Amino acid sequence: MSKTNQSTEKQRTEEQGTEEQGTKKQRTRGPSPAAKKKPQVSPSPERRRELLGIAAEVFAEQGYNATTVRKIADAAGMLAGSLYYHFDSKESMLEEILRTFLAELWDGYDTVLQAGLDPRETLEALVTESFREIDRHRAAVAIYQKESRHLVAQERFQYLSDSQQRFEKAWLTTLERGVAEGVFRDDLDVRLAYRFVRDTVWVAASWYRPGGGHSPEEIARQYLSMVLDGISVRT
Amino acid sequence: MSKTNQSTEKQRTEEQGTEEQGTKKQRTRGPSPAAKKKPQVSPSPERRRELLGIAAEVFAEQGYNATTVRKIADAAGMLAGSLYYHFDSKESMLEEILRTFLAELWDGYDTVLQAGLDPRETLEALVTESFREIDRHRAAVAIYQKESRHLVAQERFQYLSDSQQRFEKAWLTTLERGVAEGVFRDDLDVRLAYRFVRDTVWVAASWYRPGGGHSPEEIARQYLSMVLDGISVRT
Amino acid sequence: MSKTNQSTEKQRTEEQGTEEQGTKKQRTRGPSPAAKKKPQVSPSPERRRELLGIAAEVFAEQGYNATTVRKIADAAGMLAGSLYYHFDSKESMLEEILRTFLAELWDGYDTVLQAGLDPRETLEALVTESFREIDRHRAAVAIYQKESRHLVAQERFQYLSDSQQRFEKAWLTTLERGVAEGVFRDDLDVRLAYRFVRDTVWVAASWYRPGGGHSPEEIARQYLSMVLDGISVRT
Amino acid sequence: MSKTNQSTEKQRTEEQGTEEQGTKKQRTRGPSPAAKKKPQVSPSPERRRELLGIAAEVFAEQGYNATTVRKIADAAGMLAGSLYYHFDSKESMLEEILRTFLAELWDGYDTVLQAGLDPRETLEALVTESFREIDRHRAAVAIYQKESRHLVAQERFQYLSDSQQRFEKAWLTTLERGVAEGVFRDDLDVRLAYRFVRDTVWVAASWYRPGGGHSPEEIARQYLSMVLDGISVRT
DNA sequence: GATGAATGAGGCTTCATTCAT
DNA sequence: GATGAATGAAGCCTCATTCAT
Repeated sequence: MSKTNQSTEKQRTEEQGTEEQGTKKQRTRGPSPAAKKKPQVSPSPERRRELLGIAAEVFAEQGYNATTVRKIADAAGMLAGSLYYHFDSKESMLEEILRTFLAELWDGYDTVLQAGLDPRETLEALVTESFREIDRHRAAVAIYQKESRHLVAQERFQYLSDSQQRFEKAWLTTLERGVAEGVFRDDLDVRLAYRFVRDTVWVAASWYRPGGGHSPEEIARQYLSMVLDGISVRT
Repeated sequence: MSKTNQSTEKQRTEEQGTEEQGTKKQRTRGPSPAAKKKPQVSPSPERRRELLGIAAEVFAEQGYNATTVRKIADAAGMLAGSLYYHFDSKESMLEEILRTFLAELWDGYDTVLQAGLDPRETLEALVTESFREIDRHRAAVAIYQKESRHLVAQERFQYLSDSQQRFEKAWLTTLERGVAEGVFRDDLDVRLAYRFVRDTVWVAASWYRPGGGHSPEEIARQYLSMVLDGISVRT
Repeated sequence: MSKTNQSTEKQRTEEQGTEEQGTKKQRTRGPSPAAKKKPQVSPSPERRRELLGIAAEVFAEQGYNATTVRKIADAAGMLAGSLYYHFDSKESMLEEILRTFLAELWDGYDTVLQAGLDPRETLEALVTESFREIDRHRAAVAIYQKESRHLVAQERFQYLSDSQQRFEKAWLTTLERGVAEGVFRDDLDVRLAYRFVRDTVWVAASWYRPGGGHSPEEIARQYLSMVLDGISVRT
Repeated sequence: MSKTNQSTEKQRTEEQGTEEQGTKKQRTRGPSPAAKKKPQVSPSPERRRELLGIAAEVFAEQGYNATTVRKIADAAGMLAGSLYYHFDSKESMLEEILRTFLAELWDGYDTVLQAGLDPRETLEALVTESFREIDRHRAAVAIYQKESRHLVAQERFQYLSDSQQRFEKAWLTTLERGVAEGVFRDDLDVRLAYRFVRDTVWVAASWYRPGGGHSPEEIARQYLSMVLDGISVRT
């Protein structure tokens, strides 16, 4: 009995943690400091990226809401539950897809914006860069177009509004500079022109298919030609 | 058209409120061919139209999938089940909203197309008419933009593809005629130009709010100016 | 048409909510001010009570975690999903069961505590009242015993700790008064005695079956006899 | 033993983190009679005991159902799957924890019961022994208290009812002998007195923390004093 | 015309368990 | 002895829809 005594003596001090709880879910609350259970970043980043690519395709094709995790899993050749080894939730997949996309997008934009170009060059470079991003991240762009409006209200997708604001500022500044320097027409409603250019470019993601005859640069050139000079014959 | 105009006039102001977003599936069921027991058109057509207006706002705001029948019923001040006195299903509401919208849209377009205008006038008239439709049927347009891609696959929404084809034909013809007649640039990729104009106009439904400073005609004028002459200063 | 107009006029003010969101769940957060979707108090309170009674039995029998909503629904003769017409969640059933129980418990206790009894009478009355509550709310008491420790950490169950504190204070005060007035032994560790009495009484819920030979008052009398005078023969 | 000792020394600091609580089902499966492929007793019995100690703490803290295999593995610094090298199943861990505990408990009890003590001495010795077991096997006792009711229904946990019966018999016999010999009051409902003593003692496991001011012997002395002589002043 | 209550199917998520490496 | 990845079953919950009143 003394023997037993000793061995149990030990466990006594094994800290078990404190009186936390939660009779149920708790996710959807942003990255709570501790108490994580799921990977989030741990498992093989390659598989993760691969799965996100698949998920992005399905989201883009069917819309986020209409996409069931089962459809994603099917597309990935696994069972629905297995996705949860890699991701916290369907929503966190969406989040990561969009965040990754925006990060890369801003890489490109920042390079352009810091290049010291004049307004017209800047506009051309931004449009071209946008079509390149559509080419590279078609699915993410399509998702962004369809879902961002709904998502911005969630804390978790805060970065969407942040990005939108930076985006707007970059474009407005460019357009205003162009007007001031006399390269863009001064009878334009700049905000309207901003929306015009912005939407016109990004909506292209809804019909663009990579490898479909036009390179992104070609499309950009044609769009720029229309946006800058119009479709009517110069008289 | 004036009559139509009045009745839609009303819905314009029905505030819908939130920008919510659910996360639910889509029960894409076969078109359940025959054997209906519920009205379909019987009860008061006014109430019907009223309810469809409400539904359209909610669909537009939240997306079709994310809109629960309950939300529509809430907005209409009734219980979810009660809607089924008026409509066969959630989907049939959607169907009727879009069908009604497209019918009115084509009323306008056909008038324009049969007016014997030259290509540039036709383009101007179509764009103006489009902005008027956005003004009148903002919700339906937004729904159309978001959902039509998914819906075309269903027999029940056959008329969507029909409309799309007529639409494309009308525009392409107009653009081609314009090129042939030397009023539009002949270095255009006509299909690309078609998409450019189409997207440029309809995407406006995503930000346009009736009564927001610009009349549809004003917006049309500005857009036409950009589309036809570009945003850069003529040199 | 004016009629139609009016009727829509009304709905306009039926608040549709604000910029809420949530691509998914959000419950489990205590009664968020607005944005409720589910009844919570609306539907027939009788059915509600009935279902809660059934749920309480199952929770008590199997433990909260081991109880599936399907089991509750089975016991109630309905389908699992149907429970959600009446309740927000499984957890909210638990919450309501315990809250209702504690409310009634404190009704009884407060009556006793405000009756101006001396310490011994108070102790006797509290114990008797406790056995009456066990008789009346056996299931709730059993649930309370098993689950409260886990639950206290959740905001939603805040009232459990509140109750525990009041409970402890009432008992400690009574015991201390008794010691001070010379009716309880002064060689007692009062906190230990408190736990002794408290647990001893409430654990009885684990074996007590109403209508099983002993009335709550009889059991109370016997327990009091043991607690007050011990089981050994007075010498 | 010194080796075992060291190795457990380590885990002591492996923080377990939160005290979370899930809401998951119990897969009460038939006892899966034969056809085992996994060890059962093969690998290092020390590691086994170590892991069982950790598991017991988690079970005790969170409840068996609410404890996921992952939580145990986390506490042990390994992955969930790895536990299956050591144990057949989560349930078999539980089973072994309880079986081990009961074996040791009966070691102690049998020593007392065979010591030829008189009823009062027997009662005192049993109570004291019980508090010692609580001290030594706090986690197992807590698990036993919470889970045994559900488990007795399973063949695999047959030994629980066996133990309960022996336990009841030992106590009833002791009490009856005491009454017969005039050391215990003869106006007691013996079964009620049995439950009283039993509950009174074991419930202490719910609040007792080793090393918390009172030694098990002290607590036993106080409890015995209350149980035997009551808390009221002898008049 | 509407309500209240329910159904049933399906969705997201969890988790014990397995197994190749 | 352990890891990483997956499986499959089950759990909670939602929602379009039905129907008696």
